[in-house]
Amino acid sequence: MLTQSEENYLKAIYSLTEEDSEIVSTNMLSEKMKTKPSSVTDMLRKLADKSYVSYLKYQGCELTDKGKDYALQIIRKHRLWEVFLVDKLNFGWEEVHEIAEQLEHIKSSKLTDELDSFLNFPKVDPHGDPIPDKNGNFSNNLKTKQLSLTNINDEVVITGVEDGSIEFFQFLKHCEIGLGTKVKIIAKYNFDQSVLISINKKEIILSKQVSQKIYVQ
Amino acid sequence: MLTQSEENYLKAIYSLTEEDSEIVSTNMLSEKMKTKPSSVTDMLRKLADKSYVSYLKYQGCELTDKGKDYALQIIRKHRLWEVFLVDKLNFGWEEVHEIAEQLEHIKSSKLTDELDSFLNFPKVDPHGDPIPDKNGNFSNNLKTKQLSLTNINDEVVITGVEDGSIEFFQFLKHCEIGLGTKVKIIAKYNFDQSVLISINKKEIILSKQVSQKIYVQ
DNA sequence: ATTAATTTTTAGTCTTGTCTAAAAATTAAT
DNA sequence: ATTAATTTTTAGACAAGACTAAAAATTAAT
Ligand SMILES: [Mn+2]
Ligand SMILES: [Mn+2]
Ligand SMILES: [Mn+2]
Ligand SMILES: [Mn+2]
Repeated sequence: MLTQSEENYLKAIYSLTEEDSEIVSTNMLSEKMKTKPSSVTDMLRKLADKSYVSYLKYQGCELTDKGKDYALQIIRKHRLWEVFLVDKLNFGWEEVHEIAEQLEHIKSSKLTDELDSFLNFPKVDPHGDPIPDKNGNFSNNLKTKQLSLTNINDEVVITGVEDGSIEFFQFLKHCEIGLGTKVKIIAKYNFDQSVLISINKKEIILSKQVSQKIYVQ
Repeated sequence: MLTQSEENYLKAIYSLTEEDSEIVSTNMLSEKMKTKPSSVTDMLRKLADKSYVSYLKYQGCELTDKGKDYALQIIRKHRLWEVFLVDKLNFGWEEVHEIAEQLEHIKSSKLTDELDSFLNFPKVDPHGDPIPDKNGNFSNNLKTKQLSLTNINDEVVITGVEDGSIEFFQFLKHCEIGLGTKVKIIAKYNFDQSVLISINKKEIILSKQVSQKIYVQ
């Protein structure tokens, strides 16, 4: 059994591997974890000792199979709890991440599996992210195409958003953007890479930063 | 916001106050928390600094109003989660305590209140213990009369059991003892203070230790 | 190929929560 | 009222997880 801190590092390494490169550097981790690089070094040595990561001084780290499995179980719990909060306890999708950060560390595989069953084995969380099953397998990520990469006149459905800051979610709410929302791309402005879209017959301009955090299909 | 450890100390002080005396000694706490007395002293100083307990060297400690409120919120969460696990996730009452010990530390009052509402504002947890409301108020404890204090020919209903070890719960399960179970006292044996009772037409002898941990009305 | 900039690691410190061993205070027993 | 036993506190240490500052290794730039 790992500590919460160790679990958070594993999760961070996993998500950096997905977003970026195969191999994760100390600085990348330090930024993600909001700790200093020296703290990361300490932790990596510890996780390497316990064989959750492979780590060579100055060369960065990588999750072992054991580490990846562990990370996926944390992610599974995180996302299941997010579904629980939204579906059963009337939370908005903007409120759940913070609480799931706490709940993901509860240790009981029976709890996780019963929760999964209670929620009818959901495939995605409230932000469109896939939920790994008991064995760490999950269906293909629907969050592959960013809204920023669509073309004029495309008509798309929103399949996911970046799971993060409250301010961003409040903005989305104001724009009436949610999972399943239909959107048409009206125009793209090259000078700042913003896009003009129409939602529910209203037209809105989204900045590049925003359109990169929204996924469509 | 307090740490998990601080919260556990507050809870321990609260329950010792209920079981035993107004004032809680260092040794009592040390035994309850399974830490050494010297660790307790350290923690008491810290909690006193933050004004959750009043504490005088060598004189023991007592929760302040602030400390009592805080403890009741932890207890509220603990018991609500126990109800959730039993009512919604198919857990047995013997399995939930350990997990609730983790869940009680999740920090979100909205979560607690939504959970309360989702569970239809239960008044007691799976062991018959009362659940404090948002403001820390709870209805009178039904766990007042121990089975060991009943008389021959009494017909009583089980309203609670001590919430603790797994082995004890397994024994209860084997005896078909649960909340609401009707029991008749057939005989009492003074030499070892065991009692002979009938449950569902079966007769069982319960030791003194057991009959003191079962509450009836 | 050196030098400069960046990244990463080491060394040492701090806080939290625990421990052991020894000292001090309190309580119980003669 | 002393002495003895018990309880509680102090003093000092340790592990986890963070930090700062300095050293070492790597990478980039001349
Ligand atoms: Mn999240
Ligand atoms: Mn999510
Ligand atoms: Mn319990
Ligand atoms: Mn209980």
